[in-house]
Amino acid sequence: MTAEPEAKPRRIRNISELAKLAGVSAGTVSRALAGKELVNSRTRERIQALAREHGFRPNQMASRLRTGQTGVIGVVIPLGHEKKQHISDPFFMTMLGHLADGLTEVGYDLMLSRVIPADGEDWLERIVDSGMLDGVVMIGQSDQFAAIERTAAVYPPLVVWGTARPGQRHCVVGTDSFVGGQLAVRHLLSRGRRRLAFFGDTTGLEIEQRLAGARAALAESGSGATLAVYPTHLSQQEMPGQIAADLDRMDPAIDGIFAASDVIAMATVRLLHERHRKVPEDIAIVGFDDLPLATQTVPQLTTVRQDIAAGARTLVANLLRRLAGEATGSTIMAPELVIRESA
Amino acid sequence: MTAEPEAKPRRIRNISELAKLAGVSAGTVSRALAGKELVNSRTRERIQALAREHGFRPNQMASRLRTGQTGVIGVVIPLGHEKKQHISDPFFMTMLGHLADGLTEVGYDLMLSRVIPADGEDWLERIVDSGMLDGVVMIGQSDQFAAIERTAAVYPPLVVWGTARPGQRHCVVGTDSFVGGQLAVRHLLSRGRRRLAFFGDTTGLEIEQRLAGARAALAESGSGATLAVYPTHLSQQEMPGQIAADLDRMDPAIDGIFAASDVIAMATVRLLHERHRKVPEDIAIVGFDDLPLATQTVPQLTTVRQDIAAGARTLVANLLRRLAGEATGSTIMAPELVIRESA
DNA sequence: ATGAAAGCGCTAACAA
DNA sequence: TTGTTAGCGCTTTCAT
Repeated sequence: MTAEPEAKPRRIRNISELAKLAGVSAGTVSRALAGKELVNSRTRERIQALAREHGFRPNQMASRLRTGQTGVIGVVIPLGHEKKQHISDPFFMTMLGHLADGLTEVGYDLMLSRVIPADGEDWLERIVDSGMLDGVVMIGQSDQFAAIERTAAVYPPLVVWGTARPGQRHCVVGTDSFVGGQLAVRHLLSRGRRRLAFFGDTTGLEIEQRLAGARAALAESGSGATLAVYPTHLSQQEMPGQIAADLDRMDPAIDGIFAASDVIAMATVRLLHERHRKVPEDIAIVGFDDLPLATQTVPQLTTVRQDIAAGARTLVANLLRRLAGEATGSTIMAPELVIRESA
Repeated sequence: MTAEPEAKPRRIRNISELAKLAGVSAGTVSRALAGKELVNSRTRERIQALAREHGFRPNQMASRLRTGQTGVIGVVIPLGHEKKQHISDPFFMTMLGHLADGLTEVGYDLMLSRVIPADGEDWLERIVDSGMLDGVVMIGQSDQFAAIERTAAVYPPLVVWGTARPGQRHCVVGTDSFVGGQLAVRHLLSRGRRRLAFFGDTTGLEIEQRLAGARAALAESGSGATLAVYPTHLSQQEMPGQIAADLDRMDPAIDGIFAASDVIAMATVRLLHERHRKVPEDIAIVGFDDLPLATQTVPQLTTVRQDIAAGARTLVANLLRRLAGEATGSTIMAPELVIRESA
């Protein structure tokens, strides 16, 4: 083995080695590489050229320790009540994608934490003062409301996707789940459906409120319609089997389903198809979220839209303001019924 | 406003403050908090209790700078030839989920980089020697083969999901795309289809090889079947419109489609349904990937399966070995045809 | 079993 | 415009 063709003098390990090579002090190199104006433009370019030539880049860890700014935002997905729920849940991922877009645009890196809070009481505290993060955005509250409140009280740069409770302190952005639930059920009723079912696990706050809205719509209608509730696992493995079982044992008179998410709705549509029950003719289905996949199913999903992109933008905007020391309130967005083919 | 009920003495900012409080030296606190044996078990517990009581946790940034270990793995998704492709592409996300599972299990954090290589020539170098990462896994090669090779030559802890080229140096794990393409087309032919179309953008290596396999299967069959090629955008926004256009202008005699991904296949199935063309009766469709959603469509997708979970496990395993200084070869997994309903 | 001291690589006040 | 110096908060010899 011979040496590499482009055998460079030898690897530069840090700023002072480069400084020695350039015949200046470490401070000057630091300033030059940071593109500061205080350094002679000739020297600056010479140093930058030297750095490029040697493939040298300053160690971020050191720089960040020194400046106290990490440039990293933690994105945490709490899997509190659903251990099996995979991080690849389409909703999480859609949100994560938008957050990545927004955060990288303003120069932050993302650190991903997939957390199972059962691991310990202080999971959020541990993340928050690891010293590695400038701020944190949580996707979902799961059943960790108390833990979030506790941390938010002492850690301002924390924003959460989810639902607001009266008197809460942490900055949340989300969709009005209660209204969303109302929208869904009102639509089902307007389609003449009277024997309804709700598919969703109400352990989490959001879905609990979707159900509450559904019930309210039912009550206000005075139609005498009924609503049977079936908790549905969020895990991609368990879900289809469980829905199948629910479908098989449930009252055959059921003619409308409000699914707590598009993922549930989609699986339900397919399972119904397998059972030769037509959607929406035999059973109408309304989903929730309006994920991209809602338009890709056959039939396309009628669903309650959450504007995930706007939500991500608001989360990022709020986080930035909090990073800058401002206060921010919560934002609850209005859901919107999108009528397609399934109901 | 009065003080908090549990007004703690006052916040401990670092190890030496805690040391002072405990009446020991910083070194001892460091050892105690790290759970080292060298420190008297009584002192250790006392210090740990004190830390807990004050909610103190050592600064990771400092610790990592000092030890030279960052404990974070960069996961990068290069969006080379498809600027509009969103990070929320289901394949990426499924892979990312599995990587997150595997990496967090062995104690690493994930740092997410969504990269558009056009941003600069040295994008990978910049990531790799930011000093923030112990290693890097790339999901996909995009059109960045050269950049990857260049970096891999000097940075061992790099593993890549993708495809192998003869003589390549970087550690890749992936599925044999060529064989996958063969499988798909052979199946279509065995179903009596003779006028085939390929939907996929061949700018990336993997899809190019899927097409090559498809062509090889065609040639070996001697059936006189034909294959029309339609490049398909990977972006979630562009894709449906483009497929629709392709569907409308393509030879009506086409009776079989090999879609380069399940996402493409799924969109195609729906668009065909809209056009009252039955799948598989009128047109058979074979997808690629076997994403979870492949089983959720109507009809369920016949597809070429890549074992994404196994791939993620192998990526992680290889990365760990490389982190430990070992060498690793590449792994090309055999694809498997999964016959469901669409073909 | 513990303390003292020397840095990890960088940045920023302060001087010159 | 540049150099010097003092840390950021932690870990880890080395000495005791």
